[in-house]
Amino acid sequence: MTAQRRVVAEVLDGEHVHLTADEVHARAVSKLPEISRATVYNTLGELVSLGEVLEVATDKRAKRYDPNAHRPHHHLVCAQCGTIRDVHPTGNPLADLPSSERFGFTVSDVEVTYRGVCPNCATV
Amino acid sequence: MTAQRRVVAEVLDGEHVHLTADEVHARAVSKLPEISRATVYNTLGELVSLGEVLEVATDKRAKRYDPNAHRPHHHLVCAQCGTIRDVHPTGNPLADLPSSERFGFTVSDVEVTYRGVCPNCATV
DNA sequence: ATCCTACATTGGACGAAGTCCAGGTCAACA
DNA sequence: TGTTGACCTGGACTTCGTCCAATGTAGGAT
Repeated sequence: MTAQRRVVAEVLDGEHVHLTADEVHARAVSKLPEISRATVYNTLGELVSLGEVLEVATDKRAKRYDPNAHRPHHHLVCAQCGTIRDVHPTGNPLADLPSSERFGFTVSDVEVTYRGVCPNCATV
Repeated sequence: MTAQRRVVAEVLDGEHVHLTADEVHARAVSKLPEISRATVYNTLGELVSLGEVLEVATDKRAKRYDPNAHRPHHHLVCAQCGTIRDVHPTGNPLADLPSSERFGFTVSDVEVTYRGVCPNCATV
């Protein structure tokens, strides 16, 4: 555990946190000015392989990193401003996929993304 | 309707078709050698705004384009080779999101991505 | 049939996001 | 102290996508 990794882990902390790699880097720099982009990418990659952090690809641009990996959840995204909230729907989408629709796949995971307009953008 | 647009539309035809923009371009070139990347991107963008084609962001790399836009469906992705199948789960995930979990959003759409290993990769 | 005009297309430059690599630094341990 | 190995750095590079000025063309007007 080095200073760089600690800083990245600190930046990624809390609920409803979904930063891009560049945002993580920007915040890390403000705590540890000489940290490099490559290190941030490496550390994020390691956190993802360790299962500590999730990669989220809700928008088509940059990947986002979600530290709330241990509590299963899905995402609600504002189509206008891109805000992301963690949500916990009822029901189990895995059970909704009959084996006739599995094409022989071993299905291990589901990711649900709700899209809509957030209250803030709705009033504009 | 120009020759270029017709070619792009022809390339994007069928079920379980999920090409990247570059793949669309490559196939379009084989039918119309002088077609440019910019035109393919423009045409894809127009098809998406017209609602004829869906953008899919299942993998973190390039966007993919799904011509099967009129029949609502979700996706099953192989974590190893990236193969994508269209699937039609039972149930309605929109109904599974209680209003207490909507944070004031006006939710209009859901996208479900199942992940697993396809039969082909499983035998390797 | 010809001309005009608006729109489509082209190709290349540009930008954003991410990866890779060679070299430097640091901590631990013998 | 010297060696070792892991880590970090900065910059070059790749990939995917967008933008733009110049050119071509489809299809209505004459």
